Amino acid sequence: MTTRASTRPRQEGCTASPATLKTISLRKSHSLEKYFKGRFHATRMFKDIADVMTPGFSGKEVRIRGWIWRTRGSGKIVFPTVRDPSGAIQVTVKKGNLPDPQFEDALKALIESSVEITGTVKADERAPGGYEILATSFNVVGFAEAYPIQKDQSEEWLRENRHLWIRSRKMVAILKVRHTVVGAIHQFFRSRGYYEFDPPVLQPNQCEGGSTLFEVKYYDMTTYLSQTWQLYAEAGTFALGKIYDMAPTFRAEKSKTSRHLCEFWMAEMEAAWMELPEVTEVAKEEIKFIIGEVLKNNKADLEFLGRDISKLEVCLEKPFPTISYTEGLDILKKDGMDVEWGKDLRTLEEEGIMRHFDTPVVVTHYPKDIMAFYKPVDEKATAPGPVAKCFDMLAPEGGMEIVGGSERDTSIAELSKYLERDGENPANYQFYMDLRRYGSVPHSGYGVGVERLIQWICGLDNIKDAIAFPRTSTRMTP
RNA sequence: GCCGUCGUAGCUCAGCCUGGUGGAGCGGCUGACUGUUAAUCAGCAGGCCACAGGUUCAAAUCCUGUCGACGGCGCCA
Repeated sequence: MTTRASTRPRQEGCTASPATLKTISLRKSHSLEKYFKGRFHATRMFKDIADVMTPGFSGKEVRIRGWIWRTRGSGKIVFPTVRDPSGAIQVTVKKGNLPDPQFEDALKALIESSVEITGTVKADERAPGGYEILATSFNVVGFAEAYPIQKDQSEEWLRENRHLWIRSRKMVAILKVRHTVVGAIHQFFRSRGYYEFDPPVLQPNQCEGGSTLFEVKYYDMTTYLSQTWQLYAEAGTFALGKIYDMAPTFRAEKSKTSRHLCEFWMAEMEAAWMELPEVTEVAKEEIKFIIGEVLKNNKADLEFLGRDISKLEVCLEKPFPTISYTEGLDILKKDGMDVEWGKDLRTLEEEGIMRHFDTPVVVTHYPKDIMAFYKPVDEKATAPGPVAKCFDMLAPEGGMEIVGGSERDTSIAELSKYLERDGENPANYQFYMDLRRYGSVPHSGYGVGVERLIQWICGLDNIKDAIAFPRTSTRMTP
């Protein structure tokens, strides 16, 4: 910044010569060095709260910092409970153990005030959590105003105040699980030789007929926010072979359900030379791997969320079954739910099928007529009508669709035919057709709804809690 | 897009059916209290009863419309 200022001193209203400016900037950098050094050591002096709540720290003096989570007190003693990202501990502030102004501050500090505390760790049965810190210093860094989130909270109010609600133990637990899920997806694909391949977010065409897209003003033209990476992934897979990505996805449908977002993260893969049977196995392995990582790293978080962990553990032990759409209808028929062959499975029916399973299930070979244009007909399949080489993965406990994928049609004639069926102009898919002209091979891919997966793993009622700042048809704030 | 539920204090709600000067708990503020666990006790402040019309001597309350939030279905990950 100093360099830039010195090149245009007049504009900055500065009359000093360039030489003077140089001297000033040197002096500044000396004090900066001191400043940086000081802060660096300060950071190392503070302990994580979870770490000091162990027998080894009893009787020792520590420094912690965080936010007041709950507080209560009387005239001469205050009990703020302080949280940091690792945990929460009760602090006991007694008048006389620290300077009076600090005691007054401790008494005055409202919930979510930020604090730095020095004191002795003590195991004490009277303290929630079994440990407390007897404060000898209580420094309020930022006094909080009356916190809007109290014990009585409506869903609407919590969403209105999402920027504050993410500090809650519930949201922190979910966000930690999310961190594991996202990391596991990268780890899964990278360790198996997949390349990360990033598609454009602004895309000129829609890909799955019927879905509503968000329009974006692009200079004096119109473009759309991506609702899938697929068309671009198919191009990428003929360059890199096996690819994956995790990216924001946008759907403008006005869905009002507990499992839809307008902006969500989709983890997708695409692989050349891969056909339907193999791609379904990759999807099963991926979901299994993610569950395993969450169970390894987030048991405490799942327990806090009240999740029945045995329902996840069983998914590691047992193979995920694969059934066809037609077999799915047979299962429903035995339960007295008659679905006409050719109709898509609705939420109710998916739920009905999944009542018979305690692991995720892959459902393949849906009727071609109700499937997207790029899902090829399986000539070898035996079914009452033409079926596509496609699959969904349904989660147990409700039958939510967590994965959707397919083999990709390589025939220009077939693709054109079904684009026209959907009222699309094949001419708008020039580059997609090109991929079929220059050495096409069988290839397949699928997408995982990251928030849906998190919703199921955490056992959340609503998908809006699986992401920090949910975007729906009726909410785009905060 | 269709169907349903709900809008009253900063928050959570009662009051509405059967019209007659707007309530409680929590939180905030003031005071008391040296071991609290959602601390307790006393007091104070805080309201365009979503908005707009209508009926009526009189509307938070009855009627009509609008807006907003939430959920179910459809669509999908």
